[in-house]
Amino acid sequence: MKDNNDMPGHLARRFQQIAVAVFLAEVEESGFDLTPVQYAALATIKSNPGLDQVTLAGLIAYDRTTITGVIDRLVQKGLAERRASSRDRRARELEITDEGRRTLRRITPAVESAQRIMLRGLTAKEGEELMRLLRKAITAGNELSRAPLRDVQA
Amino acid sequence: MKDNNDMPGHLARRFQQIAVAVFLAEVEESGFDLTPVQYAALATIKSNPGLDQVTLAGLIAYDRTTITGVIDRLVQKGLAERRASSRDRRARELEITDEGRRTLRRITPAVESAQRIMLRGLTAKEGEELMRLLRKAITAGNELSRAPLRDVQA
DNA sequence: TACTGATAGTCAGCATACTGAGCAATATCC
DNA sequence: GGATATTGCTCAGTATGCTGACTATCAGTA
Repeated sequence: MKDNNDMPGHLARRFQQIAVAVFLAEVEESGFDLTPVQYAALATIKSNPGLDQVTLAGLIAYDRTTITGVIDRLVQKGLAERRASSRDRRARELEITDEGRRTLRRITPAVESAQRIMLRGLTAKEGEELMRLLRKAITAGNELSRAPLRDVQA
Repeated sequence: MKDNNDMPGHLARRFQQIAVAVFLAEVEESGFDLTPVQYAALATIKSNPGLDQVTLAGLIAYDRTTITGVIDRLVQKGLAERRASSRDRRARELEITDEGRRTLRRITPAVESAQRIMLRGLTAKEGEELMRLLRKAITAGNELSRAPLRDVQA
């Protein structure tokens, strides 16, 4: 019987569990109420104004059915807007609001602090190595989840 | 603006996403219907017969409110039993059923295969190093989530 | 023994994530 | 041009995970 600590799946779940807790704690301490997923979506909308939901999903590897609810909540908080696209009437164009921009700017220190805290047991070199290995494993496994990462197609 | 790929939090979420997808695919292919969480709970019940839910939660770092539903589903599938404890009438003693034991035995190859697949982009040495670094980061961050890992107290 | 605090479990509510189905609109092919 | 396939989005249903609150019980103490 293998120990949990020899199972990459268990370690993945545990590390992610801690990462989310740290993120939420840091963000809340800085006076905001934004989940990791909402943050990633908002930052990506800001960098790619007017993108549609499927493209957004591909850029951050979410399932498209998950995106719907995430955008709902960003819109409800006044951080993003969802408009019908003029080119394709099926699609919705996403835009960040001024309030969203302000929130992103003011929340950044907390987000960066969270990334440091979740690696606090590792040396700088080990942290880099962990990220390198995760990137490598993720690249190899990209197509195995329903929501693979997708580049923007020009 | 940092790239997602430089954020350990994003990498953690993505790796975990792939890990779960691989686990479910392997298990389903072998003819079973068990989630990673249910598997971990069942395996831990088998190794610690008669343990209560809080102890189980501590051993695999779940929140105690999550455990309730997980056990519900294991019981409903006939893989585990929940009995009132004789020593403490608040507590429930958990036992694995014969059917649960059979399932665990027959599902093990799929589980092990899944662990290999989620590391398939890495060399054996890199896989070991990834697990070492994850264990180290997790140990340092253990107390930061609501559901820290807890040893059995004698 | 009565009071106080801690503990085991559950529940309601919310936010990811996924499967599978469906609708509307666009693309493609004959 | 019209049938067919594909695509963008949404929805219903299920399963983690969490917060916070509540009940029942237990443990320690005045």
